[in-house]
Amino acid sequence: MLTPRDLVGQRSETVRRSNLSAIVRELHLRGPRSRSELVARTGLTRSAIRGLIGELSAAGLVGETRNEPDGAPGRPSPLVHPNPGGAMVLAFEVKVDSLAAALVGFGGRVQALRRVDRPRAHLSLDEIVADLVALAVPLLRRADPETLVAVGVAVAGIVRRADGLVRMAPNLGWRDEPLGLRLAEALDVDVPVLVANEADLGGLAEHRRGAAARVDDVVYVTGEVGVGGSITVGGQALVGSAGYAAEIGHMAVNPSGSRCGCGSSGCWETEIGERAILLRAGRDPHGGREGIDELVAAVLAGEPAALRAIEEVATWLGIGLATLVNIFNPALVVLGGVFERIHPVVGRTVERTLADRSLPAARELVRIVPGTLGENGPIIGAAELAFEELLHDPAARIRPRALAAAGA
Amino acid sequence: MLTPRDLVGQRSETVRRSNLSAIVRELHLRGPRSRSELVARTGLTRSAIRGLIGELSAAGLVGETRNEPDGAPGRPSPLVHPNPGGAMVLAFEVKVDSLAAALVGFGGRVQALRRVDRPRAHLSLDEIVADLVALAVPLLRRADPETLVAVGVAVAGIVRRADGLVRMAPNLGWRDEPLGLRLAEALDVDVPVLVANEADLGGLAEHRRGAAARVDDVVYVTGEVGVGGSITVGGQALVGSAGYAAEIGHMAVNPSGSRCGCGSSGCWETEIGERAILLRAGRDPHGGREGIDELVAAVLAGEPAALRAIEEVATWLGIGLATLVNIFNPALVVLGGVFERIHPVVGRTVERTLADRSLPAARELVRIVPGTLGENGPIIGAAELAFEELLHDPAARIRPRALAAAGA
DNA sequence: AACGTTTGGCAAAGAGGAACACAAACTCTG
DNA sequence: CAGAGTTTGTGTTCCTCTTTGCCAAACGTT
Repeated sequence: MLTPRDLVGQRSETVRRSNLSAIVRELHLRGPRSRSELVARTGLTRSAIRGLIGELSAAGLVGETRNEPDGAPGRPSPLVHPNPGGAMVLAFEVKVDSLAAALVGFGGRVQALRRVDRPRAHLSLDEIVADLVALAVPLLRRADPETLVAVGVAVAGIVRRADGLVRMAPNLGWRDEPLGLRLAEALDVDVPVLVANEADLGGLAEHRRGAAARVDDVVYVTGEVGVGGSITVGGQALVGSAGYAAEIGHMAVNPSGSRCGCGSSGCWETEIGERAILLRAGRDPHGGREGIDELVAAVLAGEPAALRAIEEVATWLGIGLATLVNIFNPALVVLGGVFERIHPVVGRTVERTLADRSLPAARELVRIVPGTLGENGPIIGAAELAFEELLHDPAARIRPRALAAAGA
Repeated sequence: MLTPRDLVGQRSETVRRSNLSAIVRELHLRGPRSRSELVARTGLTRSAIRGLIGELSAAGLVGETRNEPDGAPGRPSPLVHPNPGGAMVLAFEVKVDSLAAALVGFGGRVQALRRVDRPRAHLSLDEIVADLVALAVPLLRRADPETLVAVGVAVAGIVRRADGLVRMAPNLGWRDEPLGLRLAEALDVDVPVLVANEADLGGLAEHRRGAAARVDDVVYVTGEVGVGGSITVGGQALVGSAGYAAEIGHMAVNPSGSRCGCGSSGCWETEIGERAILLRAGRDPHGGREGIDELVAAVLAGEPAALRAIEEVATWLGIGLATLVNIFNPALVVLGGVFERIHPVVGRTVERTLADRSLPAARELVRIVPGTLGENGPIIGAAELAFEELLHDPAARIRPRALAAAGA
């Protein structure tokens, strides 16, 4: 069946939508821009930009301020800036040991963020949803319901994007739980609720607001207990035919490696996951974040066993990255989660291993950097996912409002 | 710097181009279509389609024929069919042991194909170019020079797409040879000469005309001596930041494996390349295509050593495919080259290994099939690469011609 | 033969950006 | 400090392309 998205024809209405989308996206992702910069960026004329900005301004999405003269000749172009109150999203994060909610305004400003620890016990979907709603209520009071664009949710599990069904989340003890639908009911809001995997969203966040901003070909590797990632190809996240792509933690890197939870063996995850790292160093595999921090400290202190262990981890990290670099030829590799934290002590070995094991052409321009968003990456990514609803078709959001205003 | 391609604004001219492109692409890839099917496919109105078809028809790109009544009520919609003589491309293939040239018409019809064997010796760029031109001359006599759209070239090596520089082609003994530029000079034609890697083009060909037609997420694995591939993500070939992506032959699958020509060790290529296959079976590693055919025959005859060897190969093939399936979640895996030929004897084991080693969600809907284009895959892909020049912006090709006609 | 259905043909309308002329706001120069 | 040069906002008109609406043509059904 053909859905409207499959229709390849362009109409004049499509043109307007696409141009509004380009401007809104530019402002959201890169911050305030002068009108003339928007002209240069889009290739449209000043007149056209003027009309589009006028529409966005009338809808309250953007404001214009006088731009200070910058020393160049000519009339200064006013600065168009995103209005955080003009559109907002609600973002959630469901982790094994904490829940969080955030209110984020257009332009990416985090208006408020609340995080609560929770026991590492398995809780039912209904209990989690109730906790999330309780977290969100005070945030929602700060926002005009009219401006709410969508709700984004990051969850540590495999998710069917279409309806927010969590197909499998071993650490939460969930299987086929309809998180998206339940949360939509419980919040009682009239906007889409979009659920996605936390690793995917961490990568999206780094691409939008972090270490990979403005880079279009990125491999993002993250992990705590499991190892996951997100791959940006030409500026778009790799999703695959059914949305389950980028499961890089289960690349087969070591045929003689140990058993993996996924049923295979020698997966990357079994070599570089948090437990593997701690085990190699002879530490408690359930040491978690503190265990890793202690290990890094031990490495920096020069403790031999820790050094040996971290070298092994770095080598396996480099081997896996070599595969990914050969496959994707990215411009940037971003290390998140546990790898962000161990980056200072593995960076050099990872780069050397990569140089030894990847093709010269593929690795020529690649850089390896730690993420910059830390713990809040996934929830920021959830907010960005929700903002896609606005960025993809701003007209759909602002036209109805304009009509309502005209009718009143 | 901003090039015109980076300009994100849409104009009415863009709309026309995009709509013409959609129709031309549909006809080229899927063959004749009735006007009403094009209406349904594009979402445009009958009037708009009429105007667009009219323009294409005036340019000689398409023709219309009366459509036979199909039993449904209503006036029959005429069939719009691509006119092979309306636009043509020249395609070349440079292999270690043969050269080929083909003339292909709009719609994908191969008008003529000539292939000549050549010694496995290293020849200079100039010699190869001269041979290619000699092959092409009789073909070019059959085509109106006005209708030539572009020239495509498939070559077994790493290629910089921008200018057709062959950066490295070990089997040809080439390094940084400007194949694209030289061929353009020697042919003395006024159209772009586009050079690409033969594995990339083999994948493109299967995606356009072969086993992967109309599938948008595909992993294509091919190889003779080396192992390469091409990955289609959302209908687009994966190219990476500098164009060197999809070097899947150099995935690290066995860190304790043997040395690879790339400098690393335990690459997929060292486990499943043609030489590895023959070596495992205790045969001459330089046995080439005949060696493989004999091995397959031995397997079918039940010869134990051959059976053992092929099982090992199938297992390693499955291990690498599991990694690719976990990363890309494709709808289809296509085996080309040597893997196309051994598919009958490895298929079952590959599928079992894949089932054991990939994530259930990622492999859920994937099928593994042999390619259908055989030896001619790469040259067909080269033709399709050249046709992109037409498909991307038909207006640029037909408007000048229309203007010239009006001026005369 | 009459009717419903689907489609092509054509003219008029509508939407949206481009082009152009002019005014405004800045820098630079003498 | 005045005037020239430059860049940009404003407003009007024009152009391109698609849509809308009406009619006729070509098919099947009753």
